[in-house]
Amino acid sequence: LGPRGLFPMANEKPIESAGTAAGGRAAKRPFAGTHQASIKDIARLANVSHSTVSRALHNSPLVNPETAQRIQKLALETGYRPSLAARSLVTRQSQTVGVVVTTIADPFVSGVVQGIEDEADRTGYSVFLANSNADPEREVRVVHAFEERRVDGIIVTSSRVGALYIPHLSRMHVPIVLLNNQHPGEFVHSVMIDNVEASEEATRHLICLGHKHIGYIGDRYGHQSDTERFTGYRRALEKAGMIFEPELVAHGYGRAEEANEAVDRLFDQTLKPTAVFCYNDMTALGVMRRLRERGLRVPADVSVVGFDDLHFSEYLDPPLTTVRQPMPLMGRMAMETLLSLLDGEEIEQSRKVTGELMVRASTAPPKGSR
Amino acid sequence: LGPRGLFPMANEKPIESAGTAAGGRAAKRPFAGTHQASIKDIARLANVSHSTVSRALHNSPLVNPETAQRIQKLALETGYRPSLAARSLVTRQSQTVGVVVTTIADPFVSGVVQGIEDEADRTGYSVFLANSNADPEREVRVVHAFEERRVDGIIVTSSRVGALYIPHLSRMHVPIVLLNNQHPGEFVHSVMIDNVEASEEATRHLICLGHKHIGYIGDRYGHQSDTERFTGYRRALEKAGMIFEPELVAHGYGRAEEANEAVDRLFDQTLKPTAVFCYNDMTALGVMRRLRERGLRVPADVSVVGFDDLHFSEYLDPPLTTVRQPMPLMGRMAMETLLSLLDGEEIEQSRKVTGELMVRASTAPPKGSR
DNA sequence: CTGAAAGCGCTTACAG
DNA sequence: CTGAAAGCGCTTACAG
Repeated sequence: LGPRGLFPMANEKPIESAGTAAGGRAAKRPFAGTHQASIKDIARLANVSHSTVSRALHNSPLVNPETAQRIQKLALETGYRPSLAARSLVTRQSQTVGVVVTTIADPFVSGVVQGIEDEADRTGYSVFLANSNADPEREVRVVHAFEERRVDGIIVTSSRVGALYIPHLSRMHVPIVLLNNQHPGEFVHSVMIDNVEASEEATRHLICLGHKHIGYIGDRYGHQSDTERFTGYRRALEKAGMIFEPELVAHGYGRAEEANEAVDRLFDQTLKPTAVFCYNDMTALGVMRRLRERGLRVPADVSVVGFDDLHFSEYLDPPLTTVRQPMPLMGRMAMETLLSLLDGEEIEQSRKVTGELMVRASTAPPKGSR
Repeated sequence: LGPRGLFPMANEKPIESAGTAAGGRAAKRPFAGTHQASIKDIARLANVSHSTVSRALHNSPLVNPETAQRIQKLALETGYRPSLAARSLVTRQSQTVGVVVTTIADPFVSGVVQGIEDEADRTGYSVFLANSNADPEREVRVVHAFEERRVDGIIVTSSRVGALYIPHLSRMHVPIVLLNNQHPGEFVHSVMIDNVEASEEATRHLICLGHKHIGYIGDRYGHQSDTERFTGYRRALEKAGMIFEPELVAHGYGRAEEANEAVDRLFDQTLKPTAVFCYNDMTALGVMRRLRERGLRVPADVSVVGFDDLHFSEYLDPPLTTVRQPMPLMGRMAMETLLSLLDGEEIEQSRKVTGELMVRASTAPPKGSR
């Protein structure tokens, strides 16, 4: 192990910049000069010790009300802002959480982060956000960065590369909450939507409309939400006494661009579905476009159901029938769970929210059903 | 001023929680016990001073290679992670930036944040994210929180409530970069798209198709991007020698739900547009739906152009002609600008990117034009 | 009610 | 090459 390679991913850059780049930077940094007032400056101005200033600023009863008032006035005038970094060094709490996401540009993810943010704002926490881009190396790097920032807790959404860094996480010193995690069972605390139940309902909706051949277009294999949604789909068929036809299952990988192949496979064969249940709305979006390109009308020829209810889904032509996920609620719940863990409270390991089927115009009875 | 109300917004909660809630919390915090190894622990194990450990971990030439190696091995084994909070106390740099957004659930915003994130990851910075929800009070609160976290710089995207807290910002001790700011001229550094140019091009596209009556559906009045896009629209008309018809202008407030009224106004009057240029894609989405509801076909009866090129726009029926904003690029540029400022480099105050007109099927020549 | 002291985890001149 | 010392900005027993 050379002297260079010791802290492989997370550290190399920070350490380097602290040593060289940042060292040089400090010298000519125009903003470094602007002195931020400290507790000492106020102490000097108020002619008291900095201990007293600290107490006064916390409204401690241990300080003479008049002195306190004088100090607080000074603090206001000088634009004093306490350094939370310094405080957290002694309190050992940073009032900070880390959120790692695959990509913030995913509308599901940003809806969730919105909820986390709201709850954090309400409770006085700040949130670090980091994209992993589903890159395991980068995911490890951001988790390390969070450790070094001494976050009080971590929320990981839609982790798909869990296997690699799960050992890291479990060795960590802070509580972790997984949201919509794709690798089940490894962790104690998670927030998820009840995929099975919601998918069963969505599929049942198609069955009730009279569809006999219902396709499923899923995500990559082996991810929990795909597996669960698929399970719900099969369960609905089973309960309705319909047989499961494996050739009606295809995989679109969760993105609009990747739906073409799935649609082609499903509709090039003899046994064609009259309805498809899609893993998510982005897939449904791609599916609907491909169906149009193939000259099939939705819902006249094919009914389409999505999952998520993204902001644009009700504006599509036709408006998309889909399962609404309460993203902000899920984010808030994840944050609440984290806060409970920080408070040492007992809390259920796995919290589930229920989706809501939004029936819109992309689903209808199959042709010739009346 | 009572002892309670001194630090009105930003501070009340943090201070309170440090005093009471958090104090109680620390006691029963299950995770507080797990000791994170410090430089001292390693020093003890390695039988050297903590100064030496610090040097070894930075690959300082001032330490015996063998000692250094021993120390680094120990650091690895103990899972040591340096505390950046402690380091930043002395280096006076936190390697941290704050990003304030109106709402992360806006796809334009999340695209930008994606770019900021990428650049931050590349350069060893961590990013604090905070939503303002376009609430001035909350915006001030998050800026204060950033100050207390001693961020090295701040990026503010799409600020709409600038007026209120701009005095705060300008008194701050860190550089600020505005992205797509809605209140021009107050600040030194900003990254924006060239709205005028892009809108002119979009409008020219409609003119070239033969449209004589082109509507504009804008955002709220007084916001810079609306003003600029409107300017581009007018400029295109002017250059083409067409007269500007004020009754063809309406406001949709930038969201899909709010487009109905605008569409109704434009199409209930005698002079109806045969094409509309919309402030953004969300507006266009709502406009297209409303047109469908009114029995008008796009583009046969009305051509529609958007702005942004959100991820769903090319999947719409018809695919939307729109101006692509390079969101991640803009985010990266904002971050680069910030880093340059931190390095004390000279940098142009206002950087503009150019949009790209994506011509798709939502635009066509007007009816009866041939 | 107040201040001096110790300490949180680091970095970095200064003196050997 | 190494360690002791000072200090970053705070908090908090401890002693008055």
